[in-house]
Amino acid sequence: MTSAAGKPSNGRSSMRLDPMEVPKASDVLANELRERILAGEFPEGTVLPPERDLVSQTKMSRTTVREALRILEVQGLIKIKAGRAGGAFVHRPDRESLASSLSLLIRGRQIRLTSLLETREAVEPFCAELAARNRTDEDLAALDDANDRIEKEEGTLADFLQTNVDWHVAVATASHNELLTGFMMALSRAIYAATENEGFINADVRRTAARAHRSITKAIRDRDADAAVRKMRRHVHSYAEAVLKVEQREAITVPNGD
Amino acid sequence: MTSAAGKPSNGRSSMRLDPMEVPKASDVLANELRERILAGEFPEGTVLPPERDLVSQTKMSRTTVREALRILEVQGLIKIKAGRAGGAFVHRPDRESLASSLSLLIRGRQIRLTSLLETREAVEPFCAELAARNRTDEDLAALDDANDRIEKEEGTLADFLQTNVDWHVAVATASHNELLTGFMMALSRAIYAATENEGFINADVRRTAARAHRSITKAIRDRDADAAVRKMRRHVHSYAEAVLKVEQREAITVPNGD
DNA sequence: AGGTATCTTAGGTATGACCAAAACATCAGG
DNA sequence: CCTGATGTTTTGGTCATACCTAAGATACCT
Repeated sequence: MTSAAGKPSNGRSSMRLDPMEVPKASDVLANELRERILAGEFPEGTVLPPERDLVSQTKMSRTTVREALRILEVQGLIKIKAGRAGGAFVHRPDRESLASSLSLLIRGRQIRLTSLLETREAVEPFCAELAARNRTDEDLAALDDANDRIEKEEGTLADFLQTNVDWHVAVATASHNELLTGFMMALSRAIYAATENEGFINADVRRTAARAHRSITKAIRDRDADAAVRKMRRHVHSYAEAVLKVEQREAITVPNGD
Repeated sequence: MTSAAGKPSNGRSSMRLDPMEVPKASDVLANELRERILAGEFPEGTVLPPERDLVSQTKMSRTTVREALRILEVQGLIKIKAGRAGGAFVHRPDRESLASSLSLLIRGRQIRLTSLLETREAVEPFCAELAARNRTDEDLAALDDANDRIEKEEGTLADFLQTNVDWHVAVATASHNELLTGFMMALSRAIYAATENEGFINADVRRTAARAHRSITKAIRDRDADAAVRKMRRHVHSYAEAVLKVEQREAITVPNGD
């Protein structure tokens, strides 16, 4: 392979050029628009020029312009609406896009539930700590609300799981760290989805969870960061262990395939 | 607003229809393909049918098919190559997509460096704990390598930061939890970018970091999970504090415009 | 055999036409 | 004057076709 850079033996110029990137036109446009949006040139809610205007401005074809816009839409930077007052509305990326990206990673990589729970064990106690420090009264109200709802034992499994997620997200929100909140929302949703078909959630589990939530909520209310961390750690850890047990049990059971 | 559901008083049928969603054709296709890919119908590396085939199969226009493919590409599910042996290559989403999505969130929401560091304080000690438990010899080798490189004090700021990131990512990798690793890679990269222009990284900071890394690496080597957590917590916390101090100092200093 | 021109397959871009959604303008009837 | 039905206009969504470009495959010529 030493001849890779050999210069031509004929009379041609031996000028060397690195392999050049020929980006696609739509990517170029998308990058340009993305930078401008992120730079704040278009405040949230404003609309980009109509496609046909972009066409005449950029001298690109409408196909290309549309592809660029589609890219930005997938990335959560704009939302496109049809109709007269429609257009490409600038929209700062929210946790939604992070969550969906995470969801893809999880499904695509077949990440196991135990990994999700492990990750939650890393993130959530810290959330609780910050929440105890930074919570506002509204945060508390959200927590209490979720607590109230979760203690109504009627309700389907889906109801329980949703309320459960609500509470956990409320804790994250109370931390007033947007990034951490984003992680937790994405994680919670994924755990929800992965737990949906697990059979280990009985009335007992629900009661235990409700009790733990109350207790942690109290710590957050009292701004007792230490207690919040400790209790949250125990809560998520015991939950993880419960799941693990079921998984192991099911690993022994012969899977009733379909 | 009570008249919203009023039935027509003329002879027309009063059949009620809920507001219907009219998804875009390209989204429909994209969803379909995404599900199939995630379901494993196309193993990694295989190529989807050529665009023109998809057109004839789906009876959609090429524009639509291409938009759908573009969506999947942005989501990291396929990689499109031009040329004869080209096509849409199936590609399981990796941490890359998560990282870029996170990066958008951070830039778009103007998430501050302190939030990033806070989040790291949540995630990384746990990484260290898992690493101490699950590390293999290759993991150790990677850590040692990063350590060696970071101790060569020559090198630009960028070199230092990159090596720093390498080490932290190596710790995450050693945890053998793909999700956690993904988080840390994304986070590290963001912190790198946000730190690049900060002036507080001097030789002293570098030495301190190198020492801490060595020490934590030893704990991981010895499979001493407790020590790994403790030391990592201290390390990232003190780093965060150092940054905070600089930020506060600079908040007092009059910003030198532009 | 070795290099070069050409073929062929696939994606990338450009046009132009037309469809569909949604706000807005208009006008008839109570 | 209000109401409601009916265009009208703006803007995105889709389609069809043609042509350009990348790049592996192949034949061909020396």
